[in-house]
Amino acid sequence: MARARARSPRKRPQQARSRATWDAILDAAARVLVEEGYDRANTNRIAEVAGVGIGSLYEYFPGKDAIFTEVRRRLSRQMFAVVGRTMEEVLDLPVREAVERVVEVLIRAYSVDPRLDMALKEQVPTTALADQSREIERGLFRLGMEFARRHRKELRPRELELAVFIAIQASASLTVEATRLHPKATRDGRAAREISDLITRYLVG
Amino acid sequence: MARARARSPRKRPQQARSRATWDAILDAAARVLVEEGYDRANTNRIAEVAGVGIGSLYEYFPGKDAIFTEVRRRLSRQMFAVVGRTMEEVLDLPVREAVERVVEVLIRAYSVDPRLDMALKEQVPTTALADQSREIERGLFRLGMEFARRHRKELRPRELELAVFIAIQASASLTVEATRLHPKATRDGRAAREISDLITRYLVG
Amino acid sequence: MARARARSPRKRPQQARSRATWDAILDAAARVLVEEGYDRANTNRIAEVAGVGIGSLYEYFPGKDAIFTEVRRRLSRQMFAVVGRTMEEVLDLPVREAVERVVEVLIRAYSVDPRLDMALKEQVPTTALADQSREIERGLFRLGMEFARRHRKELRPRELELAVFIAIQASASLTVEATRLHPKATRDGRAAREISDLITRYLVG
Amino acid sequence: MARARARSPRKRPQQARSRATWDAILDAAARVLVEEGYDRANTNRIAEVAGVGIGSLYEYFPGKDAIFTEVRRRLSRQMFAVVGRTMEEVLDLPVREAVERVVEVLIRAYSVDPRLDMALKEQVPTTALADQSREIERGLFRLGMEFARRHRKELRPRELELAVFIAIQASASLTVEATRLHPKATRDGRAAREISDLITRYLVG
DNA sequence: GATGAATGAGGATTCATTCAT
DNA sequence: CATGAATGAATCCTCATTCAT
Repeated sequence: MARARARSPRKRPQQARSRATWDAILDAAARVLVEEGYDRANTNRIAEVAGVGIGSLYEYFPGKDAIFTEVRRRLSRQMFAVVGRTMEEVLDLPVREAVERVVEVLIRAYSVDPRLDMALKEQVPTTALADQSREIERGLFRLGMEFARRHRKELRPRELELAVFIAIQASASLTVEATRLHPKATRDGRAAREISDLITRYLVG
Repeated sequence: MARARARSPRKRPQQARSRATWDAILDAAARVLVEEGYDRANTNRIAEVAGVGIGSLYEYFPGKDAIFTEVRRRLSRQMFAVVGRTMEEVLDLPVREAVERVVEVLIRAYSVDPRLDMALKEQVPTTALADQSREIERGLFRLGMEFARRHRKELRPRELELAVFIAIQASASLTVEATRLHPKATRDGRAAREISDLITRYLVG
Repeated sequence: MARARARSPRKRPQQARSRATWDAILDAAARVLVEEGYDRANTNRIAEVAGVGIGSLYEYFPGKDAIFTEVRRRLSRQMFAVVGRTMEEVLDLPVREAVERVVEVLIRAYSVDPRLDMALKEQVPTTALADQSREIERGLFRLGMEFARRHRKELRPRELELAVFIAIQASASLTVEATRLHPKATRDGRAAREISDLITRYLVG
Repeated sequence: MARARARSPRKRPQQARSRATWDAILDAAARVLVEEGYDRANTNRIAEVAGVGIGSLYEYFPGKDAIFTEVRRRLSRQMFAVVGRTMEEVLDLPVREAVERVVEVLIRAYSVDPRLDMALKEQVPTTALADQSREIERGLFRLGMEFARRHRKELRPRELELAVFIAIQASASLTVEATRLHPKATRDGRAAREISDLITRYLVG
């Protein structure tokens, strides 16, 4: 088994045709992972599903890890794109309202591709992922701290850093688990309401 | 790579001699996983570290998955042993006090072997784990519901089931992440205090 | 895989109890071979089916080959016991009558355990059988030659040795194949009649 | 030991390069079987003798059984190619002449590779061979029946089917055994003469 | 660039056999 | 004598990766 190979792509595609191949490979990797599992997600199978020669796959990616690192990065980016914008718009809203909008958008972000997200978390060893996995949480944390600084006076907890950590972690984790285990409550907004409640009561007392 | 083999042990040991072999294998698997990673945790290496012939390993386990399933089960059992007792003692305490004691004990439970727990979560595909991973959460949820029923009048949220789900998930997830990312705040009790606060404010309003 | 081990039993049992164990092992080997195939007929399985510890199996037989060699020997002996007697009774009968009785008895001999015979021929490598496989044919040939010498004048073929070889081989092979492929014609005597005809017409012209 | 794998090749080669690999594997399997025995004929050894990577072997064949099934098929095809043509040329010849020519050609067919044929019969479990072994006999039987129908009036036996079965089985079996046990009589034509005699006398009375 | 045949290190697994109890 | 836990050599097989075309 290959070990400690590079985890970044060999070259990012510039032209349209390459771009299509590149995407086909990532799409195939995601599909195989979700539908057949990480075990069966070998490079030959990925190339086959992508409709691309195995040689071409290695033209674009130095190895298996790099592919899944990129799959993770792409999904995280999509998810964060949804969230990041809202987080910024929300920086000056009152706490309750801000929390509500953030929780809503977290749920929406998570629903970009929950099965892929879950498969990446559950099946792909984090060691193969070049530290992509915590990226969103880190981004959220930074924005959360900014929010906390601006609203310091309205906030009950004294230790902002710990409080933000707790608020972010709880929101993120509850979003994921609610989507998976309480899909109905998630769809009809009850989950969002409860989560917002949890966070707001904690933050403002 | 092993594929779709059985995930339960071939035979559980009865006599002292086999018991020692059995334990040596599980200990070795845990150690190799934590210290060298799941990739390197092949059956040959595990047997070697266990000081046991590879044949003996297969005497007891049909394959790699079965070993890690058992490692997970053993750790979960140890963790739940710590928590379960407290949960029962706490069923009739006032909410604030109960939550405090539960969060404390969760942190203690989690510290049975955080590195192993993390390695199991991050590196071992859940597909290889025969559904052991969520066992604790399920157990906690059951006890949480019992608590909720007994304290219904003191509790603010209307939908008990959803509320318990949120309280349990938030506690469990925050415990894990606090231990990992804020070890100091975890050791000196600040993390426990904040988490308890989060949950209590949510539950009692 | 063990190679070139002894093919004769370690010791033949004298007392009743050992005798029972010995037989149980051979019976089990035969059963497993017929029902599950040579591949699955490993020593552990044989011991298990025999209801005997694997250690005991090795008390009686030096290895796997020795077991199947003995199974073959036992069956051949049983088959030959049926045939040999008749062959001797027949030495002075007229050719046609002698051939008829021999063919009949060959069919009867073969029906001692056709499935085991077939399994031994088809699945057990002759290399594992210490030359037991051709024993019957050789015994038959010797008796056939004796018959030929006594009836030399009635026989058409000049080269007795070749003729006897042909008569024996044809009878033996046709017996086996008829039993397998034409069971009905074998049971109602048509097969026997045709085979006898073939041989007699060849021998006496 | 391989168990119950597929017995048909993964993919048959199209291009010249693959064709060479494919053939090299089958040739090597045949050689190793004859020279070293089925036991030693493991996939690694076959690949080594073929001068091919073990991976390439598995590119074309799912396992050992499939290889030997193909070896058997190839040899049977070669043998039948020799026989089939003659059988058809002979359909309208007089019985005696036809039988003579068929027996001759059977002996010739069998001499394509007697050692390989024997090794396949004696050492390779038929269970590993996907029913190739009886193919020739079946083909011969069909042609024999056609012959019998055209010559019905000249034939003595009433039950054509049984008679053809006997004639074919006896010829085939005697051919094989004569080649092995009486090589001299086989080479100088005595064996052929005696076998033809046996069959002719039976068929025409 | 694209391809896919070829590779072989690495890892899983079996099973004949031993030997301490 | 009987037992069965333990052993490890032998074998099977996959899959990440290369490279000639």
